[in-house]
Parts: sequence; C-alpha cells; structure tokens
Amino acid sequence: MSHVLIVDDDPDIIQPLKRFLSDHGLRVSTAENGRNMRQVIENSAIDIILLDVMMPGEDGLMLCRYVQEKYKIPVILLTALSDDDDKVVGLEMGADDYITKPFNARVLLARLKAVLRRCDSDASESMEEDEVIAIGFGNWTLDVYQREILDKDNVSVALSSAEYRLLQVFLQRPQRILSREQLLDLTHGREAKAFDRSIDNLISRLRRKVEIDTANPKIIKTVRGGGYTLAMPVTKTFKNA
Amino acid sequence: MSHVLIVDDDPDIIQPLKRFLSDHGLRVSTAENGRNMRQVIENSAIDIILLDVMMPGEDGLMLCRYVQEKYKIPVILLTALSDDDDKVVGLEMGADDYITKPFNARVLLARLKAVLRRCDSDASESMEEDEVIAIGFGNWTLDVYQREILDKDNVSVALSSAEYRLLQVFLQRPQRILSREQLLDLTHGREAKAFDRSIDNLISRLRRKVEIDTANPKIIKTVRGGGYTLAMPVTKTFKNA
DNA sequence: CCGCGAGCGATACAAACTGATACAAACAAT
DNA sequence: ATTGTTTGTATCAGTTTGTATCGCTCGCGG
Repeated sequence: MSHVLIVDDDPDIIQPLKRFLSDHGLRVSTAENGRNMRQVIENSAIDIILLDVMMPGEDGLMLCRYVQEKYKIPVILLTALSDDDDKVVGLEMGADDYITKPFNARVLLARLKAVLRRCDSDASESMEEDEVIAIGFGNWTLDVYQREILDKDNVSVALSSAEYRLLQVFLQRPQRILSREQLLDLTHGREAKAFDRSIDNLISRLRRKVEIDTANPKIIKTVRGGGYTLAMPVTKTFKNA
Repeated sequence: MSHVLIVDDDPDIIQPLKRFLSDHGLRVSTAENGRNMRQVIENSAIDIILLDVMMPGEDGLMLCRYVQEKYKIPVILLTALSDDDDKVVGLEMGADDYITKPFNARVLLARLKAVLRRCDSDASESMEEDEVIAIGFGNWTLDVYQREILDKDNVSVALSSAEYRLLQVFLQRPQRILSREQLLDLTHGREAKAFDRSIDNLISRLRRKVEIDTANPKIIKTVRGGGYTLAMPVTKTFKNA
C-alpha cells in the first residue's frame, strides 16, 4: 500500500481528493504548506507527493526541486495552468508528471500509479534517469541510440530518419489507431494537403523492413478508412535496468 | 466527427444547444433523464457527455460517477450553481470540466473541444491496467492486438477492418439484440439512410468467416424484424491476468 | 393447408481505399 | 560538380466496402 502526500492550501481540493484516493486503497497524508510538508516527510515514509504549484506565499516549483534533491521522492505537480512552457519548467524541476486543474480524478489515479510503478522498478538503483534505450516489439528491438532495429540474433537493419520517427510514434502509442493526419503531424509536424499519400508510402517502406510478409502485416496493421495501428505489445528497456 | 450527448430535462436548453453544436460540425444526441441516457450510451458511440446536474428526481453527480466508472466517457457538468464546493465535488465524481448556467455557447464549445483533445492524449499516457487482449466466444478467440480470430488450434483467420469493428460491437454486448441502426452507429458512427442494407452485407461476410454452417448460424443469430444478436457467452482475457 | 408480402441471405457490381512501383526532387557526402 | 540516398508525388492494380437486385423463407390470414 503506497503512501501519498497531498500538498495544497485549499481544503476543498484536499478533502475530496483524500477520500477518493483512500477509497482506492492508498494511504493519504496532507499538508497545507511547505513547512508542514517537510514535517510529514521527515516523520513518515512517503512514496509520492501530489504538489500544488500555486500556493500563497510558496513557490511550488522550488518545493518540487527541493524534495527531489533531498528526498528523491517522486512528485506530481498540480496546477491551474495548462501552458506548455510551465509544463516544461515543472518537469525540469524534477517532477515526474504534471496534471492541470481541473483534472479527472480517474486520470490522476492512473498517472499516480504509473509513476509509482515506474519509480518502484528502479528504486533499487535510484539516482539514475529512467531513460529508454531500447524498445522491444515482436521479434524486433529498436535501438534508440543507433536508430536502427535489431532482430532476435542482434542483426541490425538500418532505418532512415523518417522511418525511425514513424516507428517511434507507433511504439509510443501501441494499439492505438492513428490517422494519416495524426501520423503526418507527429512525424513531420505539418498539415496534410489534399490527396497526401506520403504516409502510405512511408508505411510501405517501413513494412518492407519489419514485416516478414508485407502482404500479411503482423506489426503495422492498416485500418481501412481510419489509418494504421501497431498490433504488437511493446516492452521498454531503461538505462539502469 | 465527434458525437456529443446532451443530458438535460429542459427542452428549452436542449434545442438551441443541439442546433448550435450541430452547426459547428458535431453529431448530437439528447437524453432527458438518466435511464434515457444509459440507453443512448449503450446504443451509440458517444464521445463526450454534457450533463445537467440539476434534474428533477435524478442525482446528476451519481450519474456522472456512474458514467465514468462504467464507460469512461468524458463528462462536462452543466450547473446553475457557481459554488466552489459543487465544482470540487463534481470534479471528484469524475467530471472533466464543468460549466455554470447561464453559459456562453461559444465558451462551451471551446471547453468541449479542449476536453476531447485532452482525453484523446490521456488515453495514450495512462494505459489501463485491465486492458482486454483477447475475447473468447464459442470455439473462437478474438486477438485484439492482431485484429483477427483464432480457432481452437490457434489457426488465424484475418478480418477486414469493418468485420473486426462489427465483431467487437457484438462481443461487448453479448446476448443483446442490436438493431441495424444501432450496429451502423456503433461500427461506423453514422446514421442509416433509407433502405440501408450495408449491415446485412457485413453480417453475411462475417458469418462466412465465423460460422460453420452459414445457413444455420450458431454465433450471430438474426432476429427477424429486430436485428442481430451474438448468441454466445464471451470470456475476456486481461493483460495482467 | 395454401398463398401472399415483408424481411432477409446471397450474389454481382461499382466506388472508394490502399499497396506497390516508378520517377522526380531534395539532400548529403565526396 | 557528381554520385548515391532519402523523401514526396503520380499512377496502376488489387482489395475492401456500399448499393442494387434476385430469390428464398418466415409469419400471417384466409
């Protein structure tokens, strides 16, 4: 059972959230300011912190960095801002995730568990980044450094940069149907013009490298009228694992 | 094109709102109470719900939680109250956003699109723990990753996209009679035009793949004058099981 | 028991969509 | 500048899917 610490000055946020998380099998403590937070951390075994960055008289981002450096406890930031800039700053300050208010409690719980799981697995040799260095899918492994794929016998097949970007996009979103527009946006960051078939072509080229039988693709399936989808579970290998 | 469900007991709210949202390229369905809401959700592919919390004889907040837990469809609450308590309780109940009446339609549309966008990306980040990877029915198993069915000896039979979607719809609703209209909506998200027989055709094609004797279907039975039904119990296999 | 009409299964065909190839443009390396 | 590689566009062929149609079956009334 994990122990969560909620840090927020607003009781109207704390109370229902505390109940919700308790109902879902978590131990919950609360703190209403930075000093209070430190007390709780010193006196109990906190596994994860939900930290409001917008509290009167406090700098949530500094608190976040402080906790990270001193206690190495994972932090999820809560904020009213949805600015991408703020998101980046927050994550740079060591936050493990970031949720904007108003937030969906279910999503919060899911992300919370995700962070706990992630931090749990490499808690033994902490202090290192959980940087992904390889992604396995089917009989292949994507080497993120070399930007190439390796088969079961570690024989490498080179990918062009467009192919690599496309494959990355799929591996980050397994099982999801991605439209040509989405794929074009995610790989090239541009809009599709009328009758744009460049993604079809790229898919075709990638398939020629990863599929055993391009006529019966097992890895990248096409969803007629919808787009394409990665039809394999993926396993990520982290730097320190 | 997203499909919005408006739940409100007041026609004077529903009518203009429906027109406004339709004019802005959304598909709109309506329900005037909780029971009605459930019907619509079961029978069509709803992307987001606008839910009035103040309806006579209903507890909008409970409806909200119910929808969240059972269907995981994003909800925006409509309320006359601007009370912060209610906002918090609402969000705690799983709502993704809330809007107080009277509201500006343009603002509503903006928030609606924001929630749709957010939930779209959330889906990728928070992988569900209880993700279904296979569904068994009769002597078949549907492989959700590969989008194909396997017989007892694990011999695979490929499904086209439309066939896969149709089969999924049935497997999610076993033993229920589904009309052609419902099936069309759930598989293609569109309305039936007059004398639309495309579902008949699709059923026919699917039967050719799953039935031993297409003249005596055991899996997908037709209900004369009613539609079709999956006449088999299903068993789901989860990722972490 | 028989015949009639609506509903449904199957086939055929057309339209839409996708995969593969070929080729041209852009780019990098020498 | 030349060469080879990568990427976008055009095109053709194969597949999937929607529509039209024919004939069968079921249910109903006589």
